[in-house]
Amino acid sequence: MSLAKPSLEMLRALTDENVLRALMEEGRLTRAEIAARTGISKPTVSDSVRRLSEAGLLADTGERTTGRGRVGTYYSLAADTGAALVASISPEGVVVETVDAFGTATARAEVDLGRAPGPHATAQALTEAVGLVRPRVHGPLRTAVVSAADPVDRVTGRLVHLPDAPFLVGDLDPAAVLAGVVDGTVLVDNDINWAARAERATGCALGVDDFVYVHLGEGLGCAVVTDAEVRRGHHGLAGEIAHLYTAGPRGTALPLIEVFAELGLRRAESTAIDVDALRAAALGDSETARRTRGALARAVGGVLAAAVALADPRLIVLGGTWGAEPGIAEAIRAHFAELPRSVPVAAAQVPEPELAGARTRAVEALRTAIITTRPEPSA
Amino acid sequence: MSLAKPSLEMLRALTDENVLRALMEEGRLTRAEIAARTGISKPTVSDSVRRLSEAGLLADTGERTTGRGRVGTYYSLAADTGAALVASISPEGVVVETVDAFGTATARAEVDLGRAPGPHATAQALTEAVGLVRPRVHGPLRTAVVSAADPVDRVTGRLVHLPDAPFLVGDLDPAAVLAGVVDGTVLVDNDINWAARAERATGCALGVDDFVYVHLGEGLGCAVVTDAEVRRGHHGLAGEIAHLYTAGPRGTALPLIEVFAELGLRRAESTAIDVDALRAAALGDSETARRTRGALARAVGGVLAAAVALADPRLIVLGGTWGAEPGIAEAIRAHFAELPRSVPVAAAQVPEPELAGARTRAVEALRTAIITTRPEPSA
DNA sequence: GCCGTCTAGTAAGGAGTCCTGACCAAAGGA
DNA sequence: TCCTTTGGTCAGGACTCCTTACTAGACGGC
Repeated sequence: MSLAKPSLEMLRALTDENVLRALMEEGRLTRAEIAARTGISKPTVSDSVRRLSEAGLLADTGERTTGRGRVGTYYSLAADTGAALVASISPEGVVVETVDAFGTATARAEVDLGRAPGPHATAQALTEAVGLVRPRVHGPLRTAVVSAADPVDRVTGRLVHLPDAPFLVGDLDPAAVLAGVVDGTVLVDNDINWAARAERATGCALGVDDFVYVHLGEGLGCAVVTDAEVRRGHHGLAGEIAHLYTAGPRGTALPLIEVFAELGLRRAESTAIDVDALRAAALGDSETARRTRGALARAVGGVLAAAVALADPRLIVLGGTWGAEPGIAEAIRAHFAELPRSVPVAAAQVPEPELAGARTRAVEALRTAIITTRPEPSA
Repeated sequence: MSLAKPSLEMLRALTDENVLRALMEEGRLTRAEIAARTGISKPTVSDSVRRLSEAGLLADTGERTTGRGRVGTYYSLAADTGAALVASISPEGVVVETVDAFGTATARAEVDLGRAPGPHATAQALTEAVGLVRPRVHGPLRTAVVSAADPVDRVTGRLVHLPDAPFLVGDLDPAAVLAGVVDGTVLVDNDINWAARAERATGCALGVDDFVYVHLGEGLGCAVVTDAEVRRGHHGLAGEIAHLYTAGPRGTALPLIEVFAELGLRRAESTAIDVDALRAAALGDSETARRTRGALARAVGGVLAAAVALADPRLIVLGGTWGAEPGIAEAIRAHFAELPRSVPVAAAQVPEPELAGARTRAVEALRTAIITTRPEPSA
C-alpha cells in the first residue's frame, strides 16, 4: 500500500469532489449554499464551480433565489453527465432501468420471457429492454449494474452453474451483452446479494453491519454481510447453501437441496424448488402441513445455525417467495429460537429488492465515474 | 460519510506521514533518500524533516553516508517515540513482548501458570510479565494488542464463555489489567483470529484474501478471512464452531463438540478436548486408529463444507495442536477432497502464530499512533 | 597532490491553493 | 426612500509544493 503523494492538484481535486458531491445530494445549490454545506470558503467554491462549468460538468440551471438579499444563481450537474444502467435478470424476464446521478430513475422497461426462458432468449430480452430505455436518456451510459438470479463468478461476471443447484437463467455473460451500449464497467452480482444490500439500505436490516440474508424461493441462497459489506468470497460463491448439510425430515444429515427432494417439493427434471407445491403442502392447519412446516424449519434452522456459528450476525433476514411467507417464516423463527446462540429473525420488506440494491450501487458507481473524469475544458 | 475538507494543513500532514512511513519501513534514511523513495521533492522533504525533528519525532542518528559525493545525514525515528505491548494469554501462561515502530521486538517475558490456571492467576501473571518488560523499553507504551485463548467480545474486549465450549482462560478483562501501564487503546482478539492473520502475512496463506483457518486443539474454532480481513461478526464470535452440526461417528447429525464426547476424547469435567488421548487414539496404523481418524475427518469435513458454502474461501488452513498433525491433517484433506466444491487444504506453518499476528497489528497500531500525534514543537 | 566528478543539501523564485476581510450588487422590508 | 440582508467578487496574504540553480564536500583518477 503506497501512500498518496501530496500535491496541490490533489487538493484541488478534493475541492471539486466536495462541490460535486454536495450537488449530487442536493440537486441544485447556489455557490453560497455549497460553501455553507461543505465548509469551504466562498471564493474557493466559486473557483471550483467555474472550473467544473468550463469542464462541462456543471451548469447554471437558470433558476434564481428569491427572498431578501442579492439573487443567487442555482447550479446543478449538467444534463449530459450521463446515466447508469440497472438490470435485473431472472428466468421470468428482464427489468431494465436507467438512473441519473441524483438517484432518480429516468426510464424503465420490462421484457417478460413467459414460456421461453433460457440464456439466449434472456440475452435477447436484455438487448431489447436496453434498446427501449436508451433513447430516453441523455448523455452516455457510464456504468451498468446487473442483478442475476444465478451465482455469479466474481472475476468474470459470468453466470455459473453449481452442482446440485438449479441453473435458473443459464449460461450468460451480461457484460458481453451490454458491452456495446455501456461505456464503463459492468458490475454483475447475484440477486440475493443485491437484495441484502437493499434491506441494509432501506429495509428491515437498516444500518445493521452484520447480518445474514437467507433467500428461499425456487433457488436457495444467502448473503453474508459483515462489517457493512456483502462478502462474496474468492469466486463470488459465498452463500451458495444448496449443498450445505443440515437436518433432513427423518433426522438424518442431508444437503439442504436434498431435503426438498425427500419432501417431493422439487420440480420435475430440475433441482429447482416447486414453490406452488411447497405452499400447498406447508400452509394451512392440517397435520401434514404442520409436519411439513416442521421439516422445513428444521432444515432451514440447520443452515441458520451454521451461519450464526461462522458469521455471528446480529440479525437474520428471511426473504424469497416462500421464505418471507408469514406462516413458514414463523415456523422457522419459532424453531430457531429454541436453538442455543439464537439471533433475531426478521422478514424482508423491500419491494423489488434485487433492483433496489443494484440501483443504489449504480448511483454510487455513476457518481464516482463523474467525479473521476476530469476532462480538459470543453469551451 | 462526510468527505474530508481540503486544506493546506492536510497536505502538510500527508507529507509528514509519507516521511514517517518511509523511515518506519527503512529504519534510517537521508533526506535525499526519502525524497527518492516518496517522490516528494528534496526541499519539501527537508522542510518536513525539520518540522518533525523540532516536534521530537525524528532525530539525526549521528551516522553519515560514505562514498562519493557530499556526506548525507541519516535520520531515524527518535528513541522515545514509544513502543507497543503484545500479549498472548492462554491457560498455560502468558507471553508478553514489546515492539518498536520498526517491528523489532525489544523485550520479552514469559510467565507460566503450570498447575494454577484461572482468570485471577492469569491476570496476575500478565501484570508480572508486563512489569518484567516495562523497564526495558524507552518512552511510553502507546498501545497494546492482546491475544486470548477464549472468545472475545468485540465491543468490550472481555473474554466470553459460550455454552458447550470450554472456557480455557476464564473471565478476564485484559484491557482493565493493562489500563495502568498502557497509554492508548488496548485491542483484544481471539488467538485463532491472530493466527489466521499471521498465516496471511507470512505463512501458508500468504497474500490470500479469502480463506478459512480452522483451529483444532483443546478448543475448536475457526477464523474467516474475506476480502483480506478477519471478519469478527457482530459480537466478535464469528468462527465459534463448537456447536455447529456435523456428521457424528454413527452417521447422525451432532454438534461438533459432541463428536468428541461420543469418541471419549474430552477431558473429565470439561468440554475441552483431551489432545493427548486424541493423539493416542487417532495416530498409528491400527484399525481403530484408522476408524478414529475417519470419524474425525468426517466431523471436520462437515465444518469445512459449511465454511465453503458460506464463505467461499480460496484455501483452508488447518492449525492447532492436532489439526496440523500430519497424520490427522492428511485424513481430513483426503476426506474433504471427495466432497463437491472442495478447496485446497494447507497446514499452518507460522510458529507462535497468535503472537506473530498480534505483533504485526501492534506495529501498525503503534505507527498510526505516532503519525496521528502531532504535538507542538518541544524545542 | 590536484582536479574533475558525483551527491546531499540549500537558496531563491514561482505557481498554485486556500483563506480572511472588505466590498459590491440587488432585492425585500420598514 | 433607506436600511437590512444575502450572494458573489476582489484584493491581499499565508502557506505548500515544485523547479532550477547553486554550494559543500568527499572520492577517484591521473
